[in-house]
Amino acid sequence: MGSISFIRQDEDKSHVAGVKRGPWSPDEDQKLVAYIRRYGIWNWTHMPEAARLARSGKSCRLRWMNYLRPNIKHGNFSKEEEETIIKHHRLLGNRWSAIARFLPGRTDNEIKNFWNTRLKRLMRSENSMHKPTDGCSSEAPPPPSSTATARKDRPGVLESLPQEAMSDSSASSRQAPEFEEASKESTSTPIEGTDNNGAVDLELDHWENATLHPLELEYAYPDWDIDSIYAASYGFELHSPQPESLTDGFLFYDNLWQF
DNA sequence: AACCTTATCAACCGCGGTAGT
DNA sequence: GACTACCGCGGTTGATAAGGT
Repeated sequence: MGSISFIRQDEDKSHVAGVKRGPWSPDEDQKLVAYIRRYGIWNWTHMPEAARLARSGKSCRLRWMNYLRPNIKHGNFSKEEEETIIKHHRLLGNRWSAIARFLPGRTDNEIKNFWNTRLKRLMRSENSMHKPTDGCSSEAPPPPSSTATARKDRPGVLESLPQEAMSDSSASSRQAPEFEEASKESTSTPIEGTDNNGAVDLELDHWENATLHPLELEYAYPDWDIDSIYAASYGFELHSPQPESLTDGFLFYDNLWQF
């Protein structure tokens, strides 16, 4: 691919000489914002060069997504936001980008930091207050997902969760700006369908199409596992019994999978 | 005031998923 | 089907601010 194929495009080029790392200067911010305002997001890899920024595409993307993007909320989390994070973390685990969709203006990174620095500690102290002193485990069980591990190793399970909460659309950013709007409009988001793996394909902005919001079900039926909750919210029936292979080796899912 | 510890958060890193060829 | 390019995600790191001694 032309002159830049010398380095694998996939690789993080931050190790390459001439690529700046570390905190962004106001000047760099301004350059990035000005460029995106003018040309939109078309390709993070090539954008830094076009915008005359000595940064990797990854770095630019991160800066834009977590800081420069319009409508980003900074500052303290409100009580409501805090509760939302806790609620959704119970259901979704460490899937920060999915949780972030329930908190407009907040980034996954910010939520993750907030959780790791404050909420986690808060939950731990609350747990230790309520925990019987049996002296067994000193740690609360990990949240019901270890992100990639969960997704990778529980095929078909997490895929049955609403896909909007699972993935972000990267398509628009792969296209030249002039195609972005058109593609957004043309992307019909099926409420139900299957992907190549046969997993249920649901889109996030169809929460409103669910019969009941998963959180409502979760509160109504605290003993239900996560799949039942999401399936029921869409009126699906779970194909049970669940395959054994799905539970093998994933201790922190075990309690969730008890019927 | 100086030093140490802890908390916070922006940024980096590596990996997996997906689309295109 | 294999390979490449790209994007996005979650875990981790590092700088620094804040608080404590």
